[in-house]
Amino acid sequence: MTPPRRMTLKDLARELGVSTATISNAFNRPDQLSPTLRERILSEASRLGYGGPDAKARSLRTGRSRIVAVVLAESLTYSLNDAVASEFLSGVAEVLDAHGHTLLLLPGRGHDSQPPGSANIADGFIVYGLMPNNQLLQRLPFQRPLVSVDFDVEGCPTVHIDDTEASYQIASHALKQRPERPAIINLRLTVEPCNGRVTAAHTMLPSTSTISRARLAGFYEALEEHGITPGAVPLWNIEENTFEVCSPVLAELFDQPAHLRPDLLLCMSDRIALTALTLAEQRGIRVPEDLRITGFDGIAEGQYRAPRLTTVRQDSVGKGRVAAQMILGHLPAEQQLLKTELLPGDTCP
Amino acid sequence: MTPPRRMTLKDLARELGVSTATISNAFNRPDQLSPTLRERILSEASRLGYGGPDAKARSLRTGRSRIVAVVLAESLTYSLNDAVASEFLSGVAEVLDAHGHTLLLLPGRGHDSQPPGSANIADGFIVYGLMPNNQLLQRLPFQRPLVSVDFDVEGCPTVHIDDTEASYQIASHALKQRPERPAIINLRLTVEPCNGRVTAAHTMLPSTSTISRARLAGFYEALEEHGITPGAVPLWNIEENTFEVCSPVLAELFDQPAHLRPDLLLCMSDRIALTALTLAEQRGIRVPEDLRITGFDGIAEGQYRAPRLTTVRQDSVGKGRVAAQMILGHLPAEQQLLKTELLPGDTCP
DNA sequence: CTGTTAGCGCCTTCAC
DNA sequence: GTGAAGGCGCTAACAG
Repeated sequence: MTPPRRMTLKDLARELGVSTATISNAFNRPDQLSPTLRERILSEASRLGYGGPDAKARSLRTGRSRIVAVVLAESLTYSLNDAVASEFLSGVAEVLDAHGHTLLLLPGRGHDSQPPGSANIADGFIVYGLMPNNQLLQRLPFQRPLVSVDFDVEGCPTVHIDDTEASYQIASHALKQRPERPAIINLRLTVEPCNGRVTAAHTMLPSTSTISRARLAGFYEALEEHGITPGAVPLWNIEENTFEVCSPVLAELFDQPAHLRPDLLLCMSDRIALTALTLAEQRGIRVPEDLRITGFDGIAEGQYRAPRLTTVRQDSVGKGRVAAQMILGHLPAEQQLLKTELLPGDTCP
Repeated sequence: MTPPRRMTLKDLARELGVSTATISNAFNRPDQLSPTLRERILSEASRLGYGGPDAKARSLRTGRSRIVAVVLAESLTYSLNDAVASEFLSGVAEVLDAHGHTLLLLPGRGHDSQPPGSANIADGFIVYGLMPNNQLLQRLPFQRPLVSVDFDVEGCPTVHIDDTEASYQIASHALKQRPERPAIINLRLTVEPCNGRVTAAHTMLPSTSTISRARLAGFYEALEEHGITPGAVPLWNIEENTFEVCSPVLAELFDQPAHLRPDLLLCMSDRIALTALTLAEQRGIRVPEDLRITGFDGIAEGQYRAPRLTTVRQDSVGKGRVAAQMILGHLPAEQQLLKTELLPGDTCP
């Protein structure tokens, strides 16, 4: 009863009466041996159940694994259910796949936790939406290619959009028709977790810790241009970009006395905007007549529905593609700024 | 100019004047050395920039990588944008993550292509929605744990739902109110790719190649029970579960003369049903008054909108959890059948 | 508790 | 074109 050990390259060499180097060449360097011999080796290999060189040993020997890791800001559970993150991943996957690389997913959740040991098997890292002060960042292997997305890491290539400019665009569009009571719904704006109205008791995170600050700056710029004092616009905040978390916050907002209820919602994500839209529909609030709503991201769900969401599109798939190409060295490792596009829909004509 | 080689365990051992085994123990077996020594080693390690044992070498030595691969039926690009697949993945990720494992994503697209070499680094494989006749299946490393999801592989543990039963449930619900002109929208039902009406010229795939056969069987059973001849119900088919592909097919269906237009659509996915709903809304067709629609899956997008989709929920996240637990050996490696749940919504009361 | 040693499976010079 | 040998970085026996 020999334990059914996996066949190795050496076993196969002995079996065929050739040297191990020849087998290795048959798999890795076709030009180093006769086509006939190569053919024989390959067919015998598959007949005997040898599935090719072991990835663990090969990567130890060569130093490369053909695996690229994507570190996600949140838990994998959250990220995989978020349309923006999913699109980003699909862009990454598309490029990696086309070049015979595979994708390892790492959660960025535990701020103090270190990445799992298996992480350092990757040839390179794409870090998505993690803020630079995150502990995790320090723990990633030194001296291996790293591309950051949506935020800057000193000395690292980055791909991102101009959040302030994009927010300015959408807000400018929305403000063409002057609102009575605009409101802004932020995403993770405050130091203290806050699902609801932002008050004087809250401290805002610095712009190195949240993308919302840059977006807010764009909104404020547009408000001022339209003669509205930003400080007078109520801020609301949401901690997690999911229907479940958004829903009660927006319900609270909608359930204010009618004379306080906003007639324009500038939302920092399409998810927030879509949740607002659903809740408004349920309450019989007419969109856009009684309430205008804008989003941010341009996810499919907002565009393939009626009424269509007015928003500003960022090319998440494109971001993923660019990041992957940078990691693979197909694109220069520099700052890449992707453009955004205003999508005028039905919710804020 | 010494090239800045990554520091190894051996280097660190020399640096600290202890043996390599001690360093290894400091990282892997705290009980094998004094806490003080361990503390010193760990702090010196991080000071000198040693990030812990190299995953490639470790996995070669131990034979385990703590990486689990998920093989997806479609391209990663598609799968990551599909709500059902994403939810499944998030279930898998949740469990793996909780046990210090990481997730490697493999595309199942190329039917004749082999998995990338880096695939065999995984400790186990979860194969999602790939049909058993797929070539790829043969190429996966032998003798490593494999769990299949949504289809059966001889001799492999599986997690799935009862598609026929679930379809029977939803169709029975829909048929309580007798339709004049029901229609069924399938997903990858035919041998010949078909986006449109299924005709006599088409051959249906066998039930070993598509889940649609099992679902169709459930629909037919319910139809017969309600005195409707299944053969008289028009079949339509869609090749890819995306808005872009569904949309023109449903447009064709809606644009038939009014007296031919269906008043009940039994759809094989929520994506199809939601696309139908959007298109109906755009055409001013009232749902459910003029047209009733049912889906399949129970994705969030269909439940967090108005009108709410009538559908049957399968617990995709749960599937992922169970599959991951089976791979990790926390659940017996057997056939697992998950239950489904009728979700009566507004689109087919 | 600590050190020595022998590979894990492969790739790659180098000599033939 | 082919074969022999060293070592990638680590861990698990075992010996002290």
